Amino acid sequence: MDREPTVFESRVYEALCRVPAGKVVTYKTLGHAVGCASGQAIGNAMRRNPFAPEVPCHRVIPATLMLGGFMGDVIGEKIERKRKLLAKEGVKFDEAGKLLDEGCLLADVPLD
DNA sequence: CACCTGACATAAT
DNA sequence: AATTATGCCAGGT
Repeated sequence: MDREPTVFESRVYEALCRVPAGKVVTYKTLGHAVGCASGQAIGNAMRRNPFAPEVPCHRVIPATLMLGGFMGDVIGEKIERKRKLLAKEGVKFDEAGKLLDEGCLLADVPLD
């Protein structure tokens, strides 16, 4: 189902683009950056459309520091790809899908 | 316009 | 510590 991003989504993507490679943020942090108190809405925005690496949605993980989801799935090959992508950027996860280097986690989304 | 869904978070059991 | 319930927020039907 193709549709263009809504204003809210665009806002989220914009904030997301401020996350440098090799770093990750939680849905909550990202939500805080866009003034949204619900990570669920953020997750929705991610899940909707622009998944693929065009927007670094793979740099967003739940507060549990697990892999979370990717490309509309919470488990599967997509997630494996996400893990590899992040590993390539310097963010390593263990087999349980848990973030190893918490130093890669941004406490806040930097401004431009 | 009302109800349901969802890649979340937090509190309570 | 694990599971369940409640709160959040925007999108879809």
